[in-house]
Amino acid sequence: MAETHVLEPVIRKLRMRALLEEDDCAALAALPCTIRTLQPSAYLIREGDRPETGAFLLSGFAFSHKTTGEGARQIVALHLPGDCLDLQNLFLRDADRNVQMIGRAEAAIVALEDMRDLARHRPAIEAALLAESLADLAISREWLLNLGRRDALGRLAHLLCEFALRLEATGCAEQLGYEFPMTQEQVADALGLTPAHVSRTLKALSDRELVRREKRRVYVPDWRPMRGIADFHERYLHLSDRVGNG
Amino acid sequence: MAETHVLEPVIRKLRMRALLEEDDCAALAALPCTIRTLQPSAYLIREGDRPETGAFLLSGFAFSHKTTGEGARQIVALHLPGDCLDLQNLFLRDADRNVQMIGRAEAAIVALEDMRDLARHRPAIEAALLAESLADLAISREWLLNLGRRDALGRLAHLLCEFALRLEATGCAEQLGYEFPMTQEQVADALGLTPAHVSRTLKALSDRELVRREKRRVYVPDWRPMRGIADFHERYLHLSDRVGNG
DNA sequence: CGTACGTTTGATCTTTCTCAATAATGGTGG
DNA sequence: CCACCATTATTGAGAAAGATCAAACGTACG
Repeated sequence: MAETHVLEPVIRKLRMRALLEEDDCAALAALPCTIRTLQPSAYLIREGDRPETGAFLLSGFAFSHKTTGEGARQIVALHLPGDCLDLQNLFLRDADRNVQMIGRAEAAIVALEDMRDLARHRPAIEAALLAESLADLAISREWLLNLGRRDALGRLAHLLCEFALRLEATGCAEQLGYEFPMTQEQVADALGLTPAHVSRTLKALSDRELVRREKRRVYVPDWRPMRGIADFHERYLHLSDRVGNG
Repeated sequence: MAETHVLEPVIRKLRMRALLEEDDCAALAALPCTIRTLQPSAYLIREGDRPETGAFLLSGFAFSHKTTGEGARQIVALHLPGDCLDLQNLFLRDADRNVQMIGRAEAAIVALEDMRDLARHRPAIEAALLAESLADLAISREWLLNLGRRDALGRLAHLLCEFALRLEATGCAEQLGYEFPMTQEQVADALGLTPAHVSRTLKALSDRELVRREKRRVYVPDWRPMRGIADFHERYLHLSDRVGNG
């Protein structure tokens, strides 16, 4: 460990999920990878691809999305620094979703074959990857609840709560407010709403003084009423309930 | 292998996901487990539990659901024979969803500690579990698209297509129609609709002669128009695109 | 300093919900 | 085998959340 490595945010995240020994971390750090800077809106993966490489997000934000035959878009996941962007294609050949950057971002590109070798020879790392994908699954279940059973105000408030907490967990969070990188159109696509309605709903939140907006930045003076409206309970994020493994 | 084992449907499913050697399968088959018969509506896992055991569904159907603070329910996953019902709690302590039976069902109950040991010592099995959870994630992404961006008719048609295909993949499917085990209330909770609207939407499908209904059974004379309405593309089910591992 | 992109706002329309009443179904005990 | 009861499904009328379409307004960046 000692000095920081480019994959440090990734290793830290995986260590939250499973007990990794020093040599596991060293093996991760030794993974051949190339750093790639991605422009805003750049695609990393497209639906139908059969990628031979995977990626870890080092800085910036990204999202996964799918589209219907009529062209409607649904954002199905948000990715923060430290996230794995490619676990899917480790063991399933065909990509079934697009992965696209939000702002400018950096990613570490690794060969899937190397990742598979690593997983095969280091059960603790494979366990961490499994735990990570189980945590992603838990988030997507909560999103299903959000889309299926909450109204626009609740959905938006929930997204804001989740983003803030995940940001905090990565150590990127600030005091009162935080940079919220998504456009309203992207928010709409994440929440199953139209941009027009997101604008109105955001206005409803600021009218109630639950958020203050300045430029692209969002301030939440008090999270309690926000969590109330969002019906937000952080258990599903599994931020500190690692289990087993040693 | 040779003679059939109680876990045979599970082993067959995992073999679709990763290359398991004979001794991997033998190790799976040797897993101490007890068979439990579950009554209709019985809960296997409740939100907030910290289970020490997991389960494989041997026969019958189940679903996972979550509820909002106001009591609205959202079904976030369907489970068919051969599915793992517990992967989540292998590495994440707290259950964040309920798992409930649909009709009468049988499950094999295993100690999570045994599963973790098995995973630790058999990378191929751990890989299969990882692949299985990635496939579950792919399904839940498609459900997000369904809830967020398709109308009631499309959602219902999509559910019918998915259920039929997954049933077929387990080898439980029949010729023309199949036993659709969910009540309309459960369908409503899976699709983010109300039971009343599910009834109307189902009527719309039968009026167009896309489905024929007899008792609880559903017949689909021709899947093509159904898939059209559903905007159904099976890639996300990853029924035959295993990769890597050997 | 202009142009593309993102946001706000209004008027109107649709889908789906809500509430409620009725009908069918299925399972159970007599 | 039948009668009963609980569960599930159907249908209607009215209400509401959010969509759609369109225009105007900001803002950021080349």
